[in-house]
Amino acid sequence: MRGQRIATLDDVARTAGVSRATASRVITGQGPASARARDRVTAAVTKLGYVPDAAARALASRSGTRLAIAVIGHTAAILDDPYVGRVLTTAAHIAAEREVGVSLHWVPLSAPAALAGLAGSRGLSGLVVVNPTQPALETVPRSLRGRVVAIGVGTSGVPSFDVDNRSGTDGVVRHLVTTGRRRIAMVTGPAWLPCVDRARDAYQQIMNETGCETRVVRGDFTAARGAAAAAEIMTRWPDTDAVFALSDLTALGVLDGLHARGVRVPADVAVAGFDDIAFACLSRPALTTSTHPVEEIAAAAAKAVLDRTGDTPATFFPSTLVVRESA
Amino acid sequence: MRGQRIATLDDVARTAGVSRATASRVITGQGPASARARDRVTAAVTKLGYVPDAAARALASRSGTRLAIAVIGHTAAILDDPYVGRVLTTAAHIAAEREVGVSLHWVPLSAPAALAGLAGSRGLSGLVVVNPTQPALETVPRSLRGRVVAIGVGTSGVPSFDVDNRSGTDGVVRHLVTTGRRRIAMVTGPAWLPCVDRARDAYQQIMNETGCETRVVRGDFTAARGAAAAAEIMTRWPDTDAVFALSDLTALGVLDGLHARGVRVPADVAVAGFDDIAFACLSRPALTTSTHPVEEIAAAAAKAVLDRTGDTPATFFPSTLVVRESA
DNA sequence: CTCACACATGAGAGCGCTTCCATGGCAATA
DNA sequence: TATTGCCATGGAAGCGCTCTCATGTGTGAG
Repeated sequence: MRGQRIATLDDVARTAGVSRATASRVITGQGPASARARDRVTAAVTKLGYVPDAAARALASRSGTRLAIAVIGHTAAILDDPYVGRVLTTAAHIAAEREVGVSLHWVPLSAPAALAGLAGSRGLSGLVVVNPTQPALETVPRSLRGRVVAIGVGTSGVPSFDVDNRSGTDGVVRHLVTTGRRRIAMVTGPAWLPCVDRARDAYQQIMNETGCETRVVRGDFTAARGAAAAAEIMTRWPDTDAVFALSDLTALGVLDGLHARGVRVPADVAVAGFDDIAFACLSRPALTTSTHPVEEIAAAAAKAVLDRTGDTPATFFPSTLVVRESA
Repeated sequence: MRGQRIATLDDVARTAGVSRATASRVITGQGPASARARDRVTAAVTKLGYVPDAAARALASRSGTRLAIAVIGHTAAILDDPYVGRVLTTAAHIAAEREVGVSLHWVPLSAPAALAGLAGSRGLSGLVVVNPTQPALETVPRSLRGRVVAIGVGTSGVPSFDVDNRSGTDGVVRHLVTTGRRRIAMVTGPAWLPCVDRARDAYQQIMNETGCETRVVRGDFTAARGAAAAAEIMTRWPDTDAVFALSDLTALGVLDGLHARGVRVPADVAVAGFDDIAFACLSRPALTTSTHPVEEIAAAAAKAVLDRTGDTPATFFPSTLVVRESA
């Protein structure tokens, strides 16, 4: 600010010698305006450096101007995940078509009420919640739920879109079994994410079917945890011949941890991830994983909330196995 | 919406049987209120599912409630860059200390005026521009510049914070020279980024000093371009013995492209990157690069804009060499 | 020359909220 | 009992904008 007053529409109107209504008409391009008025107003705008205030505009026009993406998580580091970038990128395109902007917000697990604050903003034309939790969603009053959709399943009350974790896990683990692995360990994800349970169930079911022991280690979707998990697994179950991590980032960490212990991949131990992030094909060995139609999911979510498409309780998208070198 | 009207402060006040002023006092916690009023208002809030509208609040209180990060780029894919995630994460923490939220926005190179729209929003308590360009910055009227800082150098008009690209490049390239490389190629970044020129200058200067030929290929900071650049370089200058990429993502792509051609790294060709992203130490061979104090930079920028710290034209942060396996 | 009909314009209400200010009520003091 | 002072409260004025509606101006047809 520096003492500088920000120019308002009033200032523009006064400078141009027209009414506020006329100035507004010229600036928004809505409604009639004479050439003379148009000239005077645009001149005043550039002279004063006028920029309309989005908040006031949204307030007055009773219509949002932004699509918000809220990522729920226990640490802001969640935003480092390339997954979020892909969601945001896609949403930005969908939103741009409808002439609205996008914004990204982080809602700490410890302050779920922030979500309600977002949902209640009239400046928003919609809210997409990534990795929703039931407590967070429940801070949002029912009357506002119509403005919200979720990416990630396991919560009720709003339409949700997610990859089919169950069949995705199934595909990866069966691939490991098919290629002769039997002592398969799994590195899961954060306990508070419902999709993690679904994936672990799928893994356990296959292990039961094939009469194999389950070896589950809790992960948190980070690479660092993956390296630690690798060490933990090889210590507890030295004969492990495959590791499935529910996140590529973690799988990459596992690769690193295994490498550090002199374990060869895939000769000694096969490693598979989940997500197919960009780096998956860049690692050495290239990571076998399951690819997610993140862009499709994000597009569906963005469209659903922007167009207020009826109530679709939960939509699942297929995840497909990508076999590379690590398994 | 679904026909549901969103509850307003008026509704709350009416339900609680108090005036709007009292309701506001209770909800914000500012100003006196009797226990009875407090109870009635909070009851009404939960009953109606009332959530204050941030936009209206910002408008009325004449104070922002959000720190916005705007990333300039030719494609929204810029947001995929882990760099942005780190900036956002750091900013989120700084902002949280001051009880403001953060939001991330993408400003296309083709629509620079979007930046002015952000700068003019009264709902914001500050704006951090990542990868600023002069045209974009110039859409922001002078009176609004006090609310803006930049991460990335080469533009004037607002305080800027950046890594010292020049000395960073210097460190990496000299390391290549020291380890006996002489036919060093460089993969640069997008032409519109001023910092790219600075880095290229530093590279060229060293090449001149050591009497080496310069081999420059244009990059765009993506991995895909890195792979293509590797092919291009090895075709045009088959005797190349080192490649320096001005982005780790690109360097990883170079690694991939080289691997595809059967070139051994670092035996045949050394590869060095720039940024030290998380994956740099996960690649095989692990990437030699230059680490950036991104968190420090982002924190400085966020603090500067939030606290309106005087005019610091341009602040540079040191980038330091990290030697791993690839060079 | 008069009438009707566009078109351009301004006054003003209102979006949901905060905040200043004046008022009313009460307990403590004289 | 009369007075002081404070706390709780409501009225009302805005914040910057959009948009409806009534008014004014100019054109062409009759």
